[in-house]
Amino acid sequence: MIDEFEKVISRLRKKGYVLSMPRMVIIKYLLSNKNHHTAESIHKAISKDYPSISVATIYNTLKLLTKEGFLKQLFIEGEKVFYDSTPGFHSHFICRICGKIKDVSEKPKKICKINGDRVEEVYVYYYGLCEECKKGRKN
Amino acid sequence: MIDEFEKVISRLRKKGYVLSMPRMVIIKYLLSNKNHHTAESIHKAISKDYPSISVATIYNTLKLLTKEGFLKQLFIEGEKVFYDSTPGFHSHFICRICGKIKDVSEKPKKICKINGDRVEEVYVYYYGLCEECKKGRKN
DNA sequence: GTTTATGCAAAAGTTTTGCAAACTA
DNA sequence: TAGTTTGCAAAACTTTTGCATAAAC
Repeated sequence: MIDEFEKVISRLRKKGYVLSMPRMVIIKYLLSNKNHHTAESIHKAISKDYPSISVATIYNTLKLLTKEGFLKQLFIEGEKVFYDSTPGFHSHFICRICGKIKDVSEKPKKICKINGDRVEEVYVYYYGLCEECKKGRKN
Repeated sequence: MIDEFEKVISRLRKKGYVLSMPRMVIIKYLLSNKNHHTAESIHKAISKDYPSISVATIYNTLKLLTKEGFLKQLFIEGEKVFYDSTPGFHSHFICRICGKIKDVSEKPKKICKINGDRVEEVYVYYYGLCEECKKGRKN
């Protein structure tokens, strides 16, 4: 089984991207934290070990990884952009109280055309009240 | 058939909101332009007839109308927040080339619970290439 | 007359940009 | 060495906020 990190960097190498240190650090971070991140949360986390990393580099690399299909951007109510590093089609549940984002596994919609328009990607967002908040726990 | 404007203002009145002039103007604008607006596009459009309107008022009123269920916010790739004044459940198709947003009529999903979390709203976004862009037209 | 909303301008917050210096291949 | 990328700081944008003034009830 091919290592995921190898897969990513071989793809980037193939495309001619420089395999710089900041990029490697960010990729490793994302691969070992399959979650929903913001540029800020990534910057904060990586800054602990590598204080010299800049926000601009975070944004540049996230854009690159999104373009190459390794990340997906999530656009969510009242929030900044989230980056999803979990591969494969899935939807998201967002709790309106605590803001938590949960993955929802779901069969990919096989729609490819709507009224003549070609559909390439489908995003489904469920908004509501999560179990924990309903029970009155703080989180 | 009850006039839509009447419906909105009677609801606002009932809730104790002041039926101010700027609010009436914004509501009338939204009712006669059932589309996908941004705060900026609304401000720009209304400013033509009422140059004294302020952005703060636009935002306040949009927030109010969203809270009262007359508008829905759309969170879309690389863009500011859009406000949808078309009532009833529907999804959206967004062209990645021209940015156009098209309504997609669809049966409302009747999901009310996922893994213990209570779902209150579902948003579906289809991203792709619209017919017009595929044909190579500029729009 | 009291309460609530408006308009202005400044602030806040996220993301982008420009450019010299540093790094990669 | 040639070509990218980085880091910094400033800029660009959208949205929010605070407060005196004005409008609505």
